[in-house]
Amino acid sequence: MQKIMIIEDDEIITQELKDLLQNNGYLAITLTNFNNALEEILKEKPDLILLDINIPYMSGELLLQNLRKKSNVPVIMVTSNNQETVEALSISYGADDYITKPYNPNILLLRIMAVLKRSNMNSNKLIYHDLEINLGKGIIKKDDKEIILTKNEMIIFSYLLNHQNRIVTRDELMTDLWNNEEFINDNALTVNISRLRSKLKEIGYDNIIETRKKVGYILS
Amino acid sequence: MQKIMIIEDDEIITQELKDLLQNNGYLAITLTNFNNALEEILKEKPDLILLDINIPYMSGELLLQNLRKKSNVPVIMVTSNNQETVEALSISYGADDYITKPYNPNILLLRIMAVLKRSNMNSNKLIYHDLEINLGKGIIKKDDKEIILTKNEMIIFSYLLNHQNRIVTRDELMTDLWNNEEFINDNALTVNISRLRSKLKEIGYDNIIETRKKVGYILS
DNA sequence: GTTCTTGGTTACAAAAATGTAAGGTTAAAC
DNA sequence: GTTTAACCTTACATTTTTGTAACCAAGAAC
Repeated sequence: MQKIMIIEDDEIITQELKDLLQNNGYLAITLTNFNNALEEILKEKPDLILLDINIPYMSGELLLQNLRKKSNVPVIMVTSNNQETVEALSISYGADDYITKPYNPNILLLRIMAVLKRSNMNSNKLIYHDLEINLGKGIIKKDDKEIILTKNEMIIFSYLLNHQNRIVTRDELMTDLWNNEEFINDNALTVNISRLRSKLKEIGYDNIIETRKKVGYILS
Repeated sequence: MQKIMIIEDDEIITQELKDLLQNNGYLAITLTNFNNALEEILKEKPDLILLDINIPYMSGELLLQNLRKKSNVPVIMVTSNNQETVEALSISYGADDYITKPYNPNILLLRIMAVLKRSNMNSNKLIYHDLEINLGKGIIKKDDKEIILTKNEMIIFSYLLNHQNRIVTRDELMTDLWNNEEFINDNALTVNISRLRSKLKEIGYDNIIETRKKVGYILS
């Protein structure tokens, strides 16, 4: 279930929104002012934020601007209809979409779905058992622990993950790593595997890469 | 249309296989012996290989072993029914699946589909317009040209790609790169963008990252 | 126009990644 | 058991990546 945070000062609208979201399968939490808004967001880690731009004492843009220094959570701006340059303002400071009041509930839901979908699609994350893998950043997360793989380590680990059901030969890994451009010491692969193993050990995956002598490696 | 190479010495079986594949929407090419098999494979770049293990003068295993030093193309081994330790042999040397003769055409087709699907899913490749992006390796290919991005460059480029429809603020990119762990010179981002731009220029993407002064960047 | 802020470029030094070499360990073959 | 080949580990040097600093360019504000 995905968590949506509503940041809105009008109690009636807040309740309306909350009902709408909960009736459609979302977990809705609310915030009626900007006191500690940043802290609340970082603590609650919502999957999406509906942010009213007109809350007194602090502009939505400023909050968004500060938020973007800490988090990339998707944000949909909610604005008054008469507000000018709404698009420019909201999109400029890092909002993912915007909607004007009064809004059509169905359209709002569609926008939310679209933003959430894009956010999930674009996270570039791969899940393998209890590991969350970010290929581009080389980050492997397990629960609260994480390791950072270098490019070579990531290439090896990806290859093993992608051929889990069988033994992977050293030749295959060499090809994947260096494409046989020039001769590279056979041992370079061994060293890279060794480095990968010791990092995986840090997050509790000891012996996950098994050696099959004279044949290759296999993920267990 | 996906190209499948059949490596088989029995002419009747070859023809049968070819018909079967062509009738099911594949482009089938054949090779009846191992003369220059490696060269042919590297030239034709098939999406999958059906390899008969019993061709005279050279064992299928040896070919596969040599092939794996050059290419990671998926291979399905075709073997005689009476052959022992077929699984161990074929899977050991880097085959993705195997099937025994006489085979059921429908099962063979299913196996082919499964291997191709896994191969595509696992390529870890992302397509954007005419760019082929390998996140883990940091390789961006355009036609015959390619550039290799460093981790930071890849992070920035991915982020821009994933938010194509709007302006991305510098704060967002800073968060994505360094997660505000410690203070990092604002200029570090500028420098990384500059490096990314000059690499993209090499493959003909000049000015693809537009600066919106005081606001951020946008992919054009 | 001039000034000033923002972003860009280049060069450089620090840090990280990576291949190599030397010696160690393990397990298969005999 | 002994030998040997295959793989592992550690340390080190080279190369690559990366942040910083100094200076440059462009465009917004006046």
